[in-house]
Parts: sequence; C-alpha cells; structure tokens
Amino acid sequence: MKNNNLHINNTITRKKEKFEPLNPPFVGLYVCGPTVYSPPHLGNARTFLAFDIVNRYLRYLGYRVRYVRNITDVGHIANSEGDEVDRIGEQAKKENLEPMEVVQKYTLDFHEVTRVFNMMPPDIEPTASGHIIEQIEMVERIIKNGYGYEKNSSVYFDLPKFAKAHDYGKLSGQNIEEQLEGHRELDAQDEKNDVRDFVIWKYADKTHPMRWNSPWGEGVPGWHLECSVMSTKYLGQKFDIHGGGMDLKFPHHECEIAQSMGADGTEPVRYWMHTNMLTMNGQKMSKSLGNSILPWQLISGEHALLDQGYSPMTIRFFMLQAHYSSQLDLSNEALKAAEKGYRRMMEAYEVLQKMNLREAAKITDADKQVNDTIDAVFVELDDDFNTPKALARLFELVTVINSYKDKREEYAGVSKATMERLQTTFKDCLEDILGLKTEETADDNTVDGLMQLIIDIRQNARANKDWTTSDLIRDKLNELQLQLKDGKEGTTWGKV
RNA sequence: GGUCGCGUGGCCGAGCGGUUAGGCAGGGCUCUGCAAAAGCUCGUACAGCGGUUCAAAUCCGCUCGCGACCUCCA
Repeated sequence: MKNNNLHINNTITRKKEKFEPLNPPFVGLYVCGPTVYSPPHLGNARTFLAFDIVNRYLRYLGYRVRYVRNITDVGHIANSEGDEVDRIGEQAKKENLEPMEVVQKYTLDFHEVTRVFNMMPPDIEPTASGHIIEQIEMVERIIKNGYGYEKNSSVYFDLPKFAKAHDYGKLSGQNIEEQLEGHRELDAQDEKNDVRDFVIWKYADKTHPMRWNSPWGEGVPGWHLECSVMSTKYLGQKFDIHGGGMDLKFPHHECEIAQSMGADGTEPVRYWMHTNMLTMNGQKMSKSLGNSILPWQLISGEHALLDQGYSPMTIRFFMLQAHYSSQLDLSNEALKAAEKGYRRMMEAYEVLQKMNLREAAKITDADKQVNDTIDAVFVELDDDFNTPKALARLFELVTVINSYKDKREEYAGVSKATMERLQTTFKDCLEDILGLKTEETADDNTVDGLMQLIIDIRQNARANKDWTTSDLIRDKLNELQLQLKDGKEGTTWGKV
C-alpha cells in the first residue's frame, strides 16, 4: 500500500476530508448506474469516467476496491405531470419489444460505450430486477420501524414522521418545510398521506408487463430503493464511497439515506461524491431536454453542432482536463484543443519509453526538479482526484522529455534512476490511472514496417539533395493524414 | 419562491489570501535544404461596485449575468 494522503470532497459535509476507509485495505465504492431504456449520452459517460478515475486511483494506491455499479432495469418513476411511468415499459411499447429486450439492448449499448472509452468494468453490476426479494424485505423493515405505510397496494415512505426523528435533508440542503412550498397544491387524487412521501413499492396492474408478487399485491419497487438495497447488500450497511451525478442528490440520494436509516438505523455512506453536469451551449445535456449528443455522434462527427469527429481518447482527455466537480461545456474549439494536447502528451510518452537510458555525465539541479514535478503529480491526484492539475504537471514533464529528445547525450543532468522513475510515472499515470491509451496505428507491424521503408527511401533522396522526391513523399503522406517529423535522431511519423 | 454553485487572458480550464497553472490559438527566436515537429521566449487575465487585510482572482457585502436541484435524468 502506498502512502495515502488522499482527500475527497465529501458532498454531505461540504468539506474536503482525508480518506480513511472503514476496513483498509478494502474500499467499497458504489455508483448509481444507468436506467437502460435509451442509448447512454455523453453526460452519463462523464460521470462514469469520473468514477473510473476514482476506482483506478484507489487501486493504484494499493486499495482492494469493490466497485459496484447497478443497472436500473425496473422501477416505478414519475414524470413531470406526476403520472406514473415505467420508462422501460414505455420504450418497449414504442419499439415493439419485450421490456427485457429493451433492457438487454441498452445494457449492451452502455457496455460498449464504457469499453470504447476504456473504463474498467465494475466488480459487481447488479440489476434491480435481480433484487426484488431484497427490496421487498427492505420495505418490510421500513414498515416495521413505522416509517412506511400501505395505501391501495402501494407502500409509501412517511417522510414527515422520519424527519421528526432524524436529520433529513442534510445532503441536498433541502429542508422538509421548504419542500412543501415546492409542491403547494396538494393533488386531491394523491393517495399519499403527505405530498413529500415517496413511493417504495408501487402497485402495478395487469397492464404492466413487469410486476412482481409482494405482501401488498403485484407491483414494482420504487426507484430509490434499488440503490439502497444493492449497495448495502454488497458493501455492507455502512460503506466508504457513494457516487453519482449531481442531479441525483435530490431526491434520489436523500431518499437512499432515509431508507437505510428507516430500515436499519444506519447512515449508509461515509463519503458522498457528486459529479457536475456536462453542458452543451451552456445547458445541461439530458435525455429529457433532447439536447444530448450520443457518444457515437461525437466520435463520428455526425451532429449538426459538430465540425468533425473526435476519437474516444480525445474525448476522455478533454473531460479529464476539467475537474469532475465543475461544469464542463462542450464545444468544437475546446475539443480540437484537447485533441492536439492529447497527441502532444502521448507522443512525448512514446519518445520517453523508447529512450535508451544511460547515466548522465553530471547530476544537476534538473534532477531534483524532475523528481519534484513527479511528486507534484501525485499531490494533485491526492487532492480530490484533480486530474486537470495532474495533467498540467505532466505537461511540464513533457517539455522536459522533448528537450532531452534534442540533446539526449546527457539528459541535461538527470540521473538514470530519475529517468526510469519518469518512465514509470508516465506509464502509471497515463495508462493505469488516467486510462489513456495510444491510438496510433503504430501497433500494426505492417504499417510500421512500410513507414520505416518509406522514411528510409526519403532519407536517401534527401542525402542526394533530391528535394523533389523527398517533398513529394512528405506531401503525399500528409494528404493521407500522416506526418513526418525530422529530428536530430532521424525521422519519426505520426497521424496528423 | 426555496436550496446550491458559477462568472478567470482570443478559446478551454486550474487556482480557494502573497508564488509562472496547464492545453489550444497568436507574435518573436533557435534548429532545419524548405516545411513540420521540437526547444526557448512574449502576452500579463480574473463580471461590476464597495469593504476587510501589510497583501484579494482567492475572504465579506451588494449589483448584474449564467447554470443545477426542488419533477424522470449522470
């Protein structure tokens, strides 16, 4: 286990706190997964990317992480008119499919997106429909403790009663009286005792294709319940980190806390983490607003607002250049800048790995500077996973690497050990922690060999001062988006 | 109406009381057959108005603008 000085911005205390796991070296990490009724959009990707970094960095530090991320494949939810809607059932009707076909289709889609963006899969990916029994049991415990009541075969959580005995609203800063103002007009048809009560088991009649037997009749579990059940089932009644998008803070996460307290008397989560929204033209990107860009659209560039496509790693890099807790706005200019920056970073990484290291003639201050900058990279990561700052430090090292490329005889006073550390740091940070991988076609041996041949031919022409031939080769390759780079040590190539 | 957050140089984006963030774009120089790449170098920004402080982008107050949540959403 590496020395740990990791600090996390805990959104429930609103403070940056030192991360102390409950049972080191084990860490429990739960993240609210997608509802699989439509293709995942980029906003989803940003959140799951943020927690991919959390997962990866914790592992890098030596923790044994159990990462649980659910799939919401069932659950009653309400729409803006207050009507009850089963999103998956609704989509199934639209596509003329079985609900479980919809679930399967979009689960596969979601997995494909996480794979393309190089996210590590969770250790457990439980589905809500696979935990109906546990959800029923939790509802029973809530009822037994007096915080749930049945009405017309549905069960509701008695929020006013709960709030009297507990500190409700801590996470979102909502208080229960103010919430009442939010929904002033009490719907006469509402069967709840109080508008603020939320459903934990919802009656479903024969018209609903997905429903289960329960002590209260046929129905489906409430949306908030699944996360409470699955997180505590696999991570314990109290666990380390719970994450999700900011938009889930209220009511979803607040309800989770209430449910766990109501059922088991335990506050379930020690560190809450919330990611900020990805915006498009300053507006939150969301399924319901209809302004979302799908990952494949951004990759292919097929979208009215895009000039071109961007590679998955460019997109990943772009997102990592902003802190997860800040809003990030998507634009062509910003993506293009990220594309170039990403390439600069990865090319330096390649140069570094290919260096033949030898001891410098004389060790100078530069050696200490390089070591200090390497240390700084991890200081930034320890500071609430500050990837933009960590990348800034790495870019400082990129300049160092590139300058050695020019005068590589002596690495300007840096010891061999430090150079090896630099190599390890880049590998650990770029590949393992930030999850960036090279996209060059260089891994194709045939292409590599052909390119080397072409470079050799051009080198001959250049030696003979046959500039026409050498420039022709260069320009034609350029047209194929391949760029030659003449350096002191010979010519290398890369994609434009 | 309530809760929370944000406004940084041409663009993106860190920063949380005193230090060059970083990337992209732009100017100059070096290297180079030319170009590209790379290196060096330049620009000196913090919405506005007040206040606290030896010192404020950073703390406090007000004003303006923007966003999120309060209803499904990552």
